[in-house]
Amino acid sequence: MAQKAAVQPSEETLSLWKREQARLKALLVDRDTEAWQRDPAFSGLRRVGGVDVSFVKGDCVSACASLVVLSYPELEVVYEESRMISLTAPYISGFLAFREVPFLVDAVRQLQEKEPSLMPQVLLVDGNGVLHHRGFGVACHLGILTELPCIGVAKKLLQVDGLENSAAHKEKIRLLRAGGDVFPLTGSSGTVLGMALKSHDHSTKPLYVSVGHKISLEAAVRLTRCCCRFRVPEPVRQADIRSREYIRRTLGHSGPPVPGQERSQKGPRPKAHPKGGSAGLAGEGRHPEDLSRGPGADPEATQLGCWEQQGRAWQSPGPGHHEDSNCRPSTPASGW
DNA sequence: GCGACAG
DNA sequence: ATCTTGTCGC
Repeated sequence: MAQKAAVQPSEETLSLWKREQARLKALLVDRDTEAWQRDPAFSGLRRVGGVDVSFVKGDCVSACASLVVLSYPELEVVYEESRMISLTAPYISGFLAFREVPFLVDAVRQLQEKEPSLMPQVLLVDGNGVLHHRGFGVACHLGILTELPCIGVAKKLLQVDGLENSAAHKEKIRLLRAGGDVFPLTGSSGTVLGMALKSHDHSTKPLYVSVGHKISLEAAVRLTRCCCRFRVPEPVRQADIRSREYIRRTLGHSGPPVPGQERSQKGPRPKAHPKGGSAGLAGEGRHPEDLSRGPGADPEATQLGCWEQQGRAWQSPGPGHHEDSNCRPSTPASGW
């Protein structure tokens, strides 16, 4: 088995990746392109997609990629596609897309072939958009390759362009009052790269929302907020839940025969905080739906293992598409 | 050597 | 990302 994912890319590869990001970044559209994005109630929006990749514990190549589509505004899952994959690139901060995006593009392509009528009108991506080292995170990358509006939703602040998880930053978080409250993430360059969003009244940690593609930051934040039943927006949360469950059901038994399955108490464990912010509990009744998908066998077990070979667009991102330029979002909440 | 490090 | 148990709260 090609366990390429463990190998660190050479400097040459990283250079190529950077050039690829720069090339695709030129095609990025960071404003609203769809009518529903401008509507206060998102009228016209019916399907919101979410993607995520979950990993197998002791394995650095096996993972499960999921794409879900939820109805809007009901937020009910109307489509799910989960599939085992073999990762070929390692995780490197700033290059997440080269690890996950090829599989997510595959999932979108499969949906297009199987149920084109369920194609989402926007995708929420687990990770950043323009809030990125070179302004081109995984949400931008996926947006460009699929031509779909995308929103980056990260759970931790990526410290770039002067942004840091400093005491001052934590203080701003502390000042967020109710769900929907936000504050801008302004890089030292003066550009607003994204917004920290308190997605739920009782969530302590904010979400870091940024533009992926074909949507304005204002609409991205507003929609993310509208998709939150819990801290993490439903589309991403469902993709996460289902990808993990797929792994558990697929190889949960013959799983990782890794050593050290001994239970031991190592390291400090936080005692229960009397006033902790537990905003992610989900009693959530999951239906024992038939996830009878194909076997775990991967069609192309013959991974050529060449990173450079991935990332090809499956649709030629041609020019065109412009709506209007007079964007006048009627200042929503505090912060802008 | 030290700190950072989306997922 | 993943492991890990209980606990507090609606």
